[in-house]
Amino acid sequence: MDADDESILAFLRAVSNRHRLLILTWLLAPRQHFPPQRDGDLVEDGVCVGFITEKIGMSQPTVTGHMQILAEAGLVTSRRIKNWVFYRPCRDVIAARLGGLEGLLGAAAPEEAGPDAQ
Amino acid sequence: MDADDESILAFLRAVSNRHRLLILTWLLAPRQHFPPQRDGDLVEDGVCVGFITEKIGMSQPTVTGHMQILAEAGLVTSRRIKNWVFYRPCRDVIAARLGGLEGLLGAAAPEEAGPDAQ
DNA sequence: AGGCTGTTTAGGAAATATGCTATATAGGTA
DNA sequence: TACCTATATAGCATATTTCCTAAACAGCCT
Repeated sequence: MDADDESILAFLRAVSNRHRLLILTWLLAPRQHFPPQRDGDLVEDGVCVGFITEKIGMSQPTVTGHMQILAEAGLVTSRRIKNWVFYRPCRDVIAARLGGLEGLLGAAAPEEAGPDAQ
Repeated sequence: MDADDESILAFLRAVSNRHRLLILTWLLAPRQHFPPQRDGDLVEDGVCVGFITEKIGMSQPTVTGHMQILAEAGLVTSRRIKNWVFYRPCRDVIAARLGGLEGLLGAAAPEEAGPDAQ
């Protein structure tokens, strides 16, 4: 379990919650799930907390909490514009974590398996 | 969130625990992590609970509990030989869940994104 | 300043997860 | 049968997660 594995675990903990996984899929295809925004582009800037809150039907503080967990795992970043906060997915980090997970669990033959698997 | 997504969530919950993720990586490359067994082949039959218990340093009932969670997610199967129970990874299921997760989070362009993302 | 909107922080209740010890069960052996 | 080994189940204590309401903070507008 090295630092790499730690970030994979943080990723897994972040997306192992139904609501957070759902939100993350929404953020990855924002135009399919949210109407246009006035002061921030859905793709360029991300989706504002209010939209996510309304769509998922939970209280706003709860949504903020979920977004912070996603952010701490590095899967999203936030940007404030006026008094909205927009959350945007970090596609490169997500891809890296998926790749890391595949490296751990990838269907290698039982004989070989990853280099130095501890 | 269809049935497919449910199984992905079960997968994520199962592997989002440090010990279960570690055990699963061990089972995927058993010859690298365990000595030969008398009454069951490490690859063909799986690894017995006792070996896992000793290597991970937790109580045997705790390990049994973790193995049941992995089994309920479909990631391992168990087989009894004499009075040992051997756990073997289900490589096809693991690969399917990884593929499903990539389908949800795959780095598709923000415009397109998966077919019928809900 | 004062008020309004949008978001975060604080605090706490309820549910779930984690790991233990003690005990039960399964199966082999003397 | 009695006993021994290996695993599973029961029951419980603690820790973590999840979600809420209330209150604080940030930024715009009149």
